[in-house]
Amino acid sequence: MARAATTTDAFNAVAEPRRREILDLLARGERPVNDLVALLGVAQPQVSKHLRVLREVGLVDVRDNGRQRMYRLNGEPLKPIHDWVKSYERTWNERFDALDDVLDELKREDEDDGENR
Amino acid sequence: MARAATTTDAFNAVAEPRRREILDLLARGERPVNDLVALLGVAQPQVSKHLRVLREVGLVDVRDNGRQRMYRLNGEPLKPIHDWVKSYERTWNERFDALDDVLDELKREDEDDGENR
DNA sequence: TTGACATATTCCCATATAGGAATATCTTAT
DNA sequence: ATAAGATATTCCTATATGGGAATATGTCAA
Repeated sequence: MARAATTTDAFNAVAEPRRREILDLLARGERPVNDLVALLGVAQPQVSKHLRVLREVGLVDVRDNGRQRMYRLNGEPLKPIHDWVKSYERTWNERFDALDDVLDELKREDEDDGENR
Repeated sequence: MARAATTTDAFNAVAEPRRREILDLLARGERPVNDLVALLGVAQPQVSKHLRVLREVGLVDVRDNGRQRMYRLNGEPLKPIHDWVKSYERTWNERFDALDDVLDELKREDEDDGENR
């Protein structure tokens, strides 16, 4: 088997930095394709292709406006990424260390409790 | 150009679900390869290959222990993912809507203030 | 030393890019 | 109708998979 398609899920779609940039721009508000082309400095066809991937995973919605197509962010498909990565926050954030210590302490007391019965 | 290598960064490494599973297992503590093989139900060579990718992006560390190699999680490379996706939390979390309303309200009052001077 | 155990690497293959270039499609203005 | 503008699609190519199978490497045990 080959690598999963970029359109498989948000994880794959967002692995491409250019697509993250596009989402970052759209986070500021709805925009037509040419705006993105100008802001990104990327050829128009590539932008359209990236937008297609983002559309297929539901990260952007489109609306027709005359000859322009207005793209709008839809962050919801990012939630699984957020949920997954969130549980790892403690591994790099020292702020959790203190909490971990407390929890370990409680756990130890609990075990002592049990052994004393 | 082709798609970026899976070893380019954590975004790409973690786009593969099996690698996320491996990290999830290692989050419970250090483990030798064969443990992961058994727990994942995946052929050993594939596990070793996934571990190599994870090692190359720094998501796991290895330690030799006799004929086993103990793998340990290192979550730090996930921080950029967390940081990036965190800013989108408000787009799906309604809990932020109330906050947004408050901020809009404050902003409006501020603007009114300015115009009254 | 030899064999068993644990892990890593290599080879093969079907598949999917991402970007560049060219072109097609759709809409509005004249 | 025709041209111009905005966007999407197609074709091409180099590259990188992920899994399966076979094999190599490294280490301990008898």
